[in-house]
Amino acid sequence: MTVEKGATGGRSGRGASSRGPVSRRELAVARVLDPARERAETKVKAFLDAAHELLNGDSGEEFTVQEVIERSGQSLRSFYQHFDGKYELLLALFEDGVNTATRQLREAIAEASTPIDRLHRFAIDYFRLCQPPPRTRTQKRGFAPGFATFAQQLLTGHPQEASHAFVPLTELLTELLAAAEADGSIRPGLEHPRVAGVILQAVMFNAFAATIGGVPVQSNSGDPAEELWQLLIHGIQP
Amino acid sequence: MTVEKGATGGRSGRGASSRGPVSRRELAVARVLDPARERAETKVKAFLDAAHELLNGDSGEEFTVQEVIERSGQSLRSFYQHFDGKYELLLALFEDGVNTATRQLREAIAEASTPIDRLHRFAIDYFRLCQPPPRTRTQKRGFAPGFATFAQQLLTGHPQEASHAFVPLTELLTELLAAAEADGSIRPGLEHPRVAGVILQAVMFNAFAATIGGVPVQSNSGDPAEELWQLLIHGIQP
DNA sequence: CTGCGGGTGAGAATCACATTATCGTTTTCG
DNA sequence: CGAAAACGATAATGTGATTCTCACCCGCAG
Repeated sequence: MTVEKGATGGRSGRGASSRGPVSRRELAVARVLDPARERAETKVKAFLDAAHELLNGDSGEEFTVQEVIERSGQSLRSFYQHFDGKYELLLALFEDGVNTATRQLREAIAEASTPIDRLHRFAIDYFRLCQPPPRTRTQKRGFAPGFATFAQQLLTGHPQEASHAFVPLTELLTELLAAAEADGSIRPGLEHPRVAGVILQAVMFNAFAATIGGVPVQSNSGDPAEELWQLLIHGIQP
Repeated sequence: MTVEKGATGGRSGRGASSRGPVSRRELAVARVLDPARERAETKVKAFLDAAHELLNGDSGEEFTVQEVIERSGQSLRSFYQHFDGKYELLLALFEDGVNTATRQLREAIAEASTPIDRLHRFAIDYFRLCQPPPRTRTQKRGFAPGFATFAQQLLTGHPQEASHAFVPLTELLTELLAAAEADGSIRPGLEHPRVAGVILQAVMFNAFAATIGGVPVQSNSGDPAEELWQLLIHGIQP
């Protein structure tokens, strides 16, 4: 029962024991626990991978538990052994997505030199990540289309879990905002965490969905991400 | 089959025949059609009312088709006679909500005198409308909690229908933006429809959901609506 | 009057999914 | 080794939405 929650992501490397147990007693415990953990993580990974493939797979939309177990070669029994239900699977998937995205964004912003440039880079790349992959192979594993719905459900229905899942992203963005403020390139006195939330939300849903204001032939100036960014920094005033 | 789509709202008065048929033939047709139409609209209204009550009713969340027909005193058969399915019902409900909201917002902004004030008023009041009613009676019929999810599904899954449903709101806001631009109180050269979409989206989801960036004790400066508005006009730059 | 067709109510039937339960079998661990 | 846990396969249950069946009622053309 406790396994599922703890195993929601196998991300931080496989070496759960790598951070050195302190006593022989703990070592012994670890020796017996680790194989079990490893097995569990393998299975969990199988499920997550299968689900992930299904999400940006053919239909590009939702998936059933059946499909997941078929594609993963595991059994239904096993699935419910590891996850409290479909919801938990989605949550785990989502966490993974957020973590991956955060990592990629950290890389991306490393290329920029000034705080404001890093903010800019963050916004633009985050927008891209949130956009449904343009129908090519080897997609970079951003959020998939199905995630939009889930993210929304999470935000409206479980604010607790939602903000928790977003922590990596908000932390990163909050850092960037703080740096920019210290640098004098953004207005002081903003509540960075809150502003970070607003920005993330705005960018994400703008990328996910076609904007509410119709879907013209995107004829104009072009890059929607850039436009949104301009709006975010300058506001609508002159 | 065509009835449902056309009857999604009984708003524009009941007098469908008031615009005078031209020939006796048409009159005859109307004589037989009108009662039918009237009956249909009555029924549709019954369903919509029931659904609406359920939405901000006790549980405040989702509802089943069963519940709708029980509360409306109609039959399941009849339900599917008038609506293509639950989805259509939700859509109709949503359209109604948008229309009502638009009407209320028009009233609200009438109290402001300058274009920029009207924009401000719009943003603030729209935010309020989108917020789940604070547990009091006589709520003003904004969007209910369940709408958040639906709005999102609509936006991500059916951009077409979504932007159509939002038309009244985007039109209003676009007008306001244009007026403000003409007035010189906002930056020129913005694509108003698109900006309107962004604003609506940002405000709506910020009001609907707790913001991504945690839910602190909202201790700070206070009014979240006002804060968001400040962010929208000034951006994050100094 | 009379029977016919469309709209209707009541409810059973069907479908799609998620979630649980059952039952041998295998693996693991003390 | 023997009990406990995990597993696979598969059937069962439960909840909703959607569809189907049957009988009825009502206006009207013959």
